[in-house]
Amino acid sequence: MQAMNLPSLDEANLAGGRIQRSSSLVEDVYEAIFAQLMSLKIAPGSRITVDSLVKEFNVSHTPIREALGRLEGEGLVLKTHLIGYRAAPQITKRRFDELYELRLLLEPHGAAKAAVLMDEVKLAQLQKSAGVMAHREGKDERLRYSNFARQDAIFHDKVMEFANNELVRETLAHQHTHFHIFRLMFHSRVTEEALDEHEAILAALAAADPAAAEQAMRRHIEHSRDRLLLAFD
Amino acid sequence: MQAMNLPSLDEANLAGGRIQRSSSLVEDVYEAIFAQLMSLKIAPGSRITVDSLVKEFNVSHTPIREALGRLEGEGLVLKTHLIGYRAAPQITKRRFDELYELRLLLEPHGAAKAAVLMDEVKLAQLQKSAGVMAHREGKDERLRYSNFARQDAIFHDKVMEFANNELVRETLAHQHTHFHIFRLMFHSRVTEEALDEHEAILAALAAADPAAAEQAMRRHIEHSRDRLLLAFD
DNA sequence: CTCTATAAAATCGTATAGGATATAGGATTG
DNA sequence: CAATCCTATATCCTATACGATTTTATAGAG
Repeated sequence: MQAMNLPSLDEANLAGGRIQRSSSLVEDVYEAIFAQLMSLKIAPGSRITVDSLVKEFNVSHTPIREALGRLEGEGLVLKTHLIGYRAAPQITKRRFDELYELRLLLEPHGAAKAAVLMDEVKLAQLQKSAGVMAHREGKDERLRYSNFARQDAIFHDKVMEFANNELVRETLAHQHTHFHIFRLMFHSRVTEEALDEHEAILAALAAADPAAAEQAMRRHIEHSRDRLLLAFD
Repeated sequence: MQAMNLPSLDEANLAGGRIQRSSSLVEDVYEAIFAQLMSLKIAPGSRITVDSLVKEFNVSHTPIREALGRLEGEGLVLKTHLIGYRAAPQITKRRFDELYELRLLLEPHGAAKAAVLMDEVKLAQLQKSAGVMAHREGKDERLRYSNFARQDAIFHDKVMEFANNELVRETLAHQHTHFHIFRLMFHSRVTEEALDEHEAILAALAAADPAAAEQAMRRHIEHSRDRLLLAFD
């Protein structure tokens, strides 16, 4: 007898060809808190009490404390003994400058490496990620910016993926979580410039020109910095 | 196996003349596990059961789970649902290469910046950290290497401190924990070369010569890489 | 208004129990 | 003999209750 209606193994346990265990409560709680941080539902610097999360998620203290510990390790929440947890504070001007210095040290170099290693398949992926063809128009300013921020993150991550240094990529991705929160706080206007700059990077990569790619990426990041610098007035 | 050595109140509350909250149990447990990872008492890849830590430290599950969560967030331990925690695996050749690529992107640049900002006071601190005057002689090879590794870490961290980018410094410090474990695993021989290279960096910094400092740091890191590369044979 | 003392609330940690799952080793079957 | 199944134990995961300590809020005195 065949054709039984059980969930196929492929769907249930396979993802990308690998088996994966069903997620634990700790993991779910972690994801939930993370999402609230990234969406500003929990504001930077605001307190996060275990008890309130207990009520909100309807789970016990144990998985929440463990998840908060993990977020602390990642620097997204801070803990003070006998006071409790709170979301990491808003980024400072100094930190902002440091972040861009780091990006300028890593990303242009990554773009150059990616240019050397470029091929048809990768280029197609990048083009898709660049969001060039994405709807630049949009009524809802907020939604529009949110879309742009996501596209931008994906594009930069893709470039670093093709630069073939997973450690550097992870480092930038980690910093990006903080950066993302900062950008949302100031819901800075989407400028068409950023998308144009992405296109310039893309063109250099398509031409497999390392120097041009490095230069385009550097200019893009510098411009990005200058655009966001207005937030500190 | 005995109960953990809790810090006395004086030690816990006073540090550098400042009052700080007495540390929580979670913090103490975190430190204890961290120390065991850094000293290889817990080997890379080996399992870490909560119950065994409960017995060893004589504390309940709660603070241990929270501390392990934090270590997971920092990437020092991994967790698999219903399997448990284990120490992060040994570094791979690929990861090793990536780490040195990252260092070469950040540290020479940092050395150049530090050279520009150098002054008498900082220079004195660096000289102390460089371990130049440190006993190069030593009977116990293992202890000798351990001393060198610590000196090396402090020196590099100091340079980055004076480079005035806390974010980059933290990034490198974070990676250093993994690197430290790797080095200890292969208890690679201390070479006098490394200390000579430190002196070269120091000389360039003393001369406040950015280009020379950058060059000296680059050569030092490249040589360090080549020396450790032997571990992958 | 400021300071202090008391009360309320929150955090931290302990202890414990029960359900779920993994792993190893033995029993069963072919 | 080999492969499969089954069972026992260890471990993980979560929930819950409780006490101790500290913070925070409140109210009263100077």
